[in-house]
Amino acid sequence: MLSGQSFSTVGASPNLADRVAAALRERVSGGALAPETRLPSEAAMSLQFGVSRTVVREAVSRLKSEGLLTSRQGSGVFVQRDAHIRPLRIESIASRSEDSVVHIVELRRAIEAESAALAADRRDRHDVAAMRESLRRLDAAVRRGEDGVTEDMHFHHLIATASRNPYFMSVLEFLGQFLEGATRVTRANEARRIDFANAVKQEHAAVLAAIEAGNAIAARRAGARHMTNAARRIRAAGHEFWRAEGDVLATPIK
Amino acid sequence: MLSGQSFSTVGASPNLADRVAAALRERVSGGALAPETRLPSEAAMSLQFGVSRTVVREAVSRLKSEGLLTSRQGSGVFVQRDAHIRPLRIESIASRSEDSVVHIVELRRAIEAESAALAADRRDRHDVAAMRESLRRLDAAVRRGEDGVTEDMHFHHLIATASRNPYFMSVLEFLGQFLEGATRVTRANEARRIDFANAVKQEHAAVLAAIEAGNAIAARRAGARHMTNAARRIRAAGHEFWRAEGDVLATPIK
DNA sequence: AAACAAGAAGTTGTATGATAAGCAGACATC
DNA sequence: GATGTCTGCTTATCATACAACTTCTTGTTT
Repeated sequence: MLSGQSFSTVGASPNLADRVAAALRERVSGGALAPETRLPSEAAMSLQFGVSRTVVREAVSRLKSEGLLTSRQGSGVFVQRDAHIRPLRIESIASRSEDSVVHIVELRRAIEAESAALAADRRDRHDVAAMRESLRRLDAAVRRGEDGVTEDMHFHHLIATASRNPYFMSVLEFLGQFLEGATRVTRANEARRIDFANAVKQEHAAVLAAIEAGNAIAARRAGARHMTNAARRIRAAGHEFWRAEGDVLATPIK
Repeated sequence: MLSGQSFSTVGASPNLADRVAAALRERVSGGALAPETRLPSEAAMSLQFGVSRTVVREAVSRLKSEGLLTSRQGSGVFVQRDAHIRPLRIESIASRSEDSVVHIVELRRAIEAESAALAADRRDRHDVAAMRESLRRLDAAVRRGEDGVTEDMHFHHLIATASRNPYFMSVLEFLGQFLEGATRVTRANEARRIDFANAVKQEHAAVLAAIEAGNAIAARRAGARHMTNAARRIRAAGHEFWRAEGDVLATPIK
């Protein structure tokens, strides 16, 4: 982390506000400016950076929206207490490529497996009943000829809930944003082929059974296997969107 | 989550830029403005909202930093393709409680285990050499009496790199924000007790050995076990910060 | 008619100056 | 000592102007 003494001489970035924001962000995140500290006045900073006050204000505005700074009219701009926590952001540009989809599935497999394991250890009767009901609805939807994507996601959401770990829910929801379209394609494909639909049904049942039995190890394995097979089915679908040349998931579960 | 219908009647928001930003955000996220669409010019918006162009610019600037908009000089402001993707955000307030720390560790265990498994399958000579070097430095740091937290995190970063899945790196980095202080406490504690230090060293070696051998299953197990034991050591430390009454990680790996 | 170059209009980026609103300490008054 | 006012500084907002860039138009050339 090169602390910059030469901010005024950088000079080769797209726009000034970005550069000033980056400079301030570095000073804040880097610890050069302690929390609760007051920054120099906008006028002083505009002088120091050699830019107009407009630019300084835009930079500060961004850092405010990022939660690093707060400003109080008449008083000044201050560094926030918990300034350094930054949200996780994944560019969806990359998520369209087949490689990225595979990567996301790999990540999801990690989450789903552990989520199922924890659920097996912490579920109560109510959780199990809800899951059973969810699978019943999924089955009914499939019988009606629907893709059942909503019901499918709901089932996995219930598992995350039963894990009693809110972060698993958050992460799964986050990943779901990238997999919404993919899941739709997957399930549409699975619905078309009876053997696929049956396999999915069986895998779901295996996960539920392990969770209900309180067998964390089996639940982890079933959850992971479900994702592995889902990836395999996606590949087998041969949809032009999914041209995955290599092994989708190279590491077997057992 | 009480949804507020009375946003327009609140009227007493802190500043104009916030309100304009909120209005734009709603139109973008709500789908009223499709991706790739061009927004009205800043002048037009300033007229439409009844505020100055400065305020509009600040609002747009925030949404740009949030990834919802992009602006091209001379052309206009556009809605980004992935404007509807919401970032994963974890409130840092909650992360101070012991429960939350345990939850984060559970999440990290899922990631670390799978990351190690993938690394075992995809690593090359260079990866292994880097990991070995990293462990050597960690060992040296411990010998010098340091906590070695930097070296420890570097080792896990290398594993994520070897997994060839950028998302594992991102997620791990994201979680690291919440674990930085925790890791410091952990390692400080581990450094004090020779048996702990040895255990950590042995666990790291096991992970590396499995990755080097290309044994994904063993790597997954070693990675998970390392995290499980880390949690156990944290608990055993008895630090007032870590009063975990129940089982930290209830599900054994094997 | 088609290709190309110059230009005109519109848009964002940046600068400057001015006014309003809020804050904090100095200062005088009671 | 308590209180109210004043003054200077800060952020918030506005207005205007110009620079840099893009895009479309238009006129010219081939």
